Amino acid sequence: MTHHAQEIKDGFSRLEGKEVSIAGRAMQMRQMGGITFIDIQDRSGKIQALIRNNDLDPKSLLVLTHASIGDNLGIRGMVMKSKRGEISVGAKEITMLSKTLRTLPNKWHGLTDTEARYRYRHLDLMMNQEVLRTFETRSKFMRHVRDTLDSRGAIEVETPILQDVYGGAKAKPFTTVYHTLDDKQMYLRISDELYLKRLIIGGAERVYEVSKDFRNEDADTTHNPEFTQIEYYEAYSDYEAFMKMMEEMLSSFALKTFGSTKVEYQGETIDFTPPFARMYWVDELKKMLGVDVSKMSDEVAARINEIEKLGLKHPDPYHVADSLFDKYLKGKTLQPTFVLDFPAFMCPLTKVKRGNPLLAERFELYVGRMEVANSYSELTDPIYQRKMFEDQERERKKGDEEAPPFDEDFLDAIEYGMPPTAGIGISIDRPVMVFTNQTSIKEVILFPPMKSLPPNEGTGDK
RNA sequence: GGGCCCGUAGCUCAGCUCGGUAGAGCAUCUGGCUUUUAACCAGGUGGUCGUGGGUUCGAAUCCCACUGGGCCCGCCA
Repeated sequence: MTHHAQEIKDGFSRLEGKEVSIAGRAMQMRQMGGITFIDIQDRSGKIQALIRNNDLDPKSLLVLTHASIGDNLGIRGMVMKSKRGEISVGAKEITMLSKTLRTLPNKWHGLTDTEARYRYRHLDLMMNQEVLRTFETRSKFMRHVRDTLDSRGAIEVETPILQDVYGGAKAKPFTTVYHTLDDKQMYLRISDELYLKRLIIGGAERVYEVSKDFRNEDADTTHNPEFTQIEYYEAYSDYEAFMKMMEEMLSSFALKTFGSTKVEYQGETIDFTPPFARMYWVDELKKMLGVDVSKMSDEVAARINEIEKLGLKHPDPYHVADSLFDKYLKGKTLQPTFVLDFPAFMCPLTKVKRGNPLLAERFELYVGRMEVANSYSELTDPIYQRKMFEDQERERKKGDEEAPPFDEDFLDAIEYGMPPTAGIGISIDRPVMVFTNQTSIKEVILFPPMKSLPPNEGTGDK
């Protein structure tokens, strides 16, 4: 194979009359006796092969008579135009590269059934090439985030996915059993935070990990139980530095990939031109509702749950504050927005704000009304950290099954002294949704989880 | 967990209201056609109608349960 379809189309003036060989899947075939037109699709797109029986050697002729839509074919021939002006490869030789045993979906309507598209992603990719483009963009975005972090001198590391104590976020974990370790109960990580911080304590200074994390909760259009984020920790830095980093990272990606810092998303324009908006949400809520969520008692929180009809199972200050944000402010975050300065009690791993100990130095970046990054100046004080773990443990005993467990090993590590550090978790799935104009996270995950089908219900084409 | 919608040929769909032998287009196979663009013309093959139960002389169609999917809500960094 010497050329992709798109290269031949783009370089036609240069390639006309030259011999090329292409390879790909036959997507359409128009046979008119002594001449056949086959649309060959490779990963770049489609190009027409123009095949005159008279031009073929006997072996190629045999291949042609047995060819059908769905076969992988190799075509060698001259770049030319058909009478109707379509750029084509005038075949001299045809090779059967692989024969399909099944029939492809309808050439006109394609494969549109959402379930079938996710279950049989190979068919989806064949029939809907824009899906391939979506995942190319995903790949570019991950590459871009890595490049950004590499350019800051960070090293990429890998930490355990199977953990015996999980932490770093609030979520229900998946559990599993390690048989050769006395059937010990293990957890799939919900975040890599506590391991990466150990590396900072050890002196690594700048580390990141591309991390699949697992949270045992329902899927919806913005949540998948298995999702990807990149966590990055930088010593001698703070959350202000990371706001600048995110502005630069996202705007340069949009510019590089789409030629503009403005991106169309679902009929609206999202503008990544720095600086991004800043929303001091505790202040906003105070102005709007007269409530200071940074100092709510349990009683006040419970009363607000009633008055605001939040309907929370655990109407504690954490969940009430979170819910008020969702109800009143989340809708205003279409444009890239730093939502910042959280109540300190919501942030058990975060340093308190300089000048206001009720608040924490933390921001969440929202784009398209979705949280796409979460960052803070890390809590480095082992004594305060121990107290926060104790608080979490109390919440846990009160019935909040998402409150993370006490982690004595981590406390032991941080007691050696941790430099001031900024940390961030950059969601991959959600920004990719924005950059590929998708409204469901399943469109940016190649194999979203599906319930199992009863036996014998494949694409069985008998 | 709650609500609404959906599941018929490999794919895209009609048939269901009002029960009476399972349909179309594409794909596939056979024949014709040497510049087509969803090529065209003629003929053929292809179905546990998501699964199970009920009503009925008779169920793709009516009823119940289950199952899988989508959307919305709840939960969810």
